Amino acid sequence: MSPDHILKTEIQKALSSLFGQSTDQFQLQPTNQEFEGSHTLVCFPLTKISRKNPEETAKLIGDYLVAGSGVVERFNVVKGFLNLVLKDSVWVDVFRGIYANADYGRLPDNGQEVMVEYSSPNTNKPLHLGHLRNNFLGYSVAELFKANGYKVHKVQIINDRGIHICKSMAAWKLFGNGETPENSGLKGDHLVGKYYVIFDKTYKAQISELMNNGLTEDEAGKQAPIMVMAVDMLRKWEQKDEDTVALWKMMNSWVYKGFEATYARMGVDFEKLYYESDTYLLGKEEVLKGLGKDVFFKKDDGSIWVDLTSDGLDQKVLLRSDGTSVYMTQDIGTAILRFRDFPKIAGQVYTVGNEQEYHFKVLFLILKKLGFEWAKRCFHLSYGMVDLPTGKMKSREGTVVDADELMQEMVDEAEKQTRAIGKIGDWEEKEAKELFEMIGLGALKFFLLKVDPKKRMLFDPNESIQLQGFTGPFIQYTHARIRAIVRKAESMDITVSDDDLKSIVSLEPAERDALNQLSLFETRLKEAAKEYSPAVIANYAFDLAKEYNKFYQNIPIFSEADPSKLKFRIAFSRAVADTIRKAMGLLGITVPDRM
RNA sequence: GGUCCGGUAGCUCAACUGGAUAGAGCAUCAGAUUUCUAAUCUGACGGUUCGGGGUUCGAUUCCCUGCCGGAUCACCA
Repeated sequence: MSPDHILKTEIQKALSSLFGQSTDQFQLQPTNQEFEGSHTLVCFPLTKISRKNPEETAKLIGDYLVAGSGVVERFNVVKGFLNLVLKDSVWVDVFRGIYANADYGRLPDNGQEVMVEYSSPNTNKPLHLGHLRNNFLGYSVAELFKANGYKVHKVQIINDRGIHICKSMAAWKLFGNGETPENSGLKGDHLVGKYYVIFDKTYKAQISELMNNGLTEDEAGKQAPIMVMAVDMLRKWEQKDEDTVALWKMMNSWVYKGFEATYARMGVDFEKLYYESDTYLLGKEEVLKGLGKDVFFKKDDGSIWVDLTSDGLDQKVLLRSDGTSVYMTQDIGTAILRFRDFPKIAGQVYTVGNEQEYHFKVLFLILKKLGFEWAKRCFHLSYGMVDLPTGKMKSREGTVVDADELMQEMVDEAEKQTRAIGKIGDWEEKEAKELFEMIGLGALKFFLLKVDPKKRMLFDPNESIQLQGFTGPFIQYTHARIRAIVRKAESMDITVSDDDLKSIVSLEPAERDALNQLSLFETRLKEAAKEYSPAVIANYAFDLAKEYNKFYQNIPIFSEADPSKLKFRIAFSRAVADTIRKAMGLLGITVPDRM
């Protein structure tokens, strides 16, 4: 039972007893630091039922709670704000509940299922910084839903088909000389990406050459030999030409192997992969069905459209005049297929950048028009672009930061800084490597997740590797220090029972603050899922670590003479460490026992 | 041009959906402490919340208007 919950019940009792009517329309918020108390009741809205001014209303409720509720120690009123000080016994009881509950921070199964899509890369180049935000975000939101009692299905759609991969294929055929990941030592996705870049360079050179020969830019773009080749490959692929399909399969398999390694290091996983090459025909069928039901219309050239002007949007093409499908068509098919594969899911979450907001608005609207009632339970988890201090970062421009390289740099930096501090001199090499990995990736993940997903954010490589402040490593370090305390207690054979905790009658202010923070975990957890925002959890973890550090600074645990207090503080430390570990786990971050 | 986001301390971000004197981290300056892991803690400094109107007990938050930045409006994905 959380303190919030207890107080709300008591306040409702007070209201009906004092004013003859109750309401749940009141705000209970954290008390500002400058005032005494942990919870504040905002009394302005209550003047309607109290028919007194805010101060009097607050005082009446305060007096009632002190006299009758048994949970409020004292109170103060500032303007219309009623600041409540809870009895220490309440905090102790709250803590006993948390300590006894191994599942604290994991809400009971609610019987619902949800699907989360994330990552969904193209197969012509390696993952970059933007993908990192996508993957960490998607993974974390999936974990948040799990902790809120949902069964979660993590999936992605792999855009394995289309002109982009044909470009890499064409360049490899022309300039590859049989290069493979095995004989070059290059990671598969990087190898294919290399040829995508070669394509681009060659293409540009050919265009300018053709333009020098008098062609317009448009003509040159279409006639450039390497582009002609790529388009031809796409056509052949759709006709299932044996050689083309074989080349496509080979190069895709290189990419998949490369992606697997990247995902493994990121610590993300998927239950099921959807491939565009398997699903793109399905969308086409559904569009044709919709044409029969008058949802869509056909133009004279044979192309098929949907008219969304009555919904304030434009017309949108769904099948080209040559009968081939576009991006939207495929997404229609994939969505339908997923609800067929997982009929019990309550909804679907698409983790995709905010440049595609219009696309998803249209997609969900079309699905609704096609009569799928689940369309309203599809949600676009939209996130902002990641900028670099030097300028914008976008895959079309040359300034991409490669995901594999960045992760390695973070781990290298973690190693450099950790070795410089010199606490791991006697560690096994293997253990040390694991630690650098935890810190490097923890820093990266925390930095990308601490910002509201909707917002565009700045990734500053220099700042991100700072191991102080609002960072993952700061929290990891706090955890390691707490674990040291717990280890020491274990070596002293100190055990804690519920009776030990029960005997505590008073708390230090620093304990109360940290305990208050600890008790907020499940509230934050619900908020985070509701808002699809791991940032809520990142902030929570940071606040908890900070509060514990204050406690740690002020209270010398092992010089405590009173054995029950000593035990309480050890139990408390253990609970904080556990909660930090759980909260960070929701962000996909592991925390070390020592560092 | 239409639509949708965003604009908060020098910098990076918060502000529980309308609540108190707008908070953290970094940076800067001053201090504590050398332990239960100092990768810590305590202070100080820092604000016309882009400008201007409106709504009410009360606005960073809601409405109108102007300015700035971004995204999007393809028979690309």
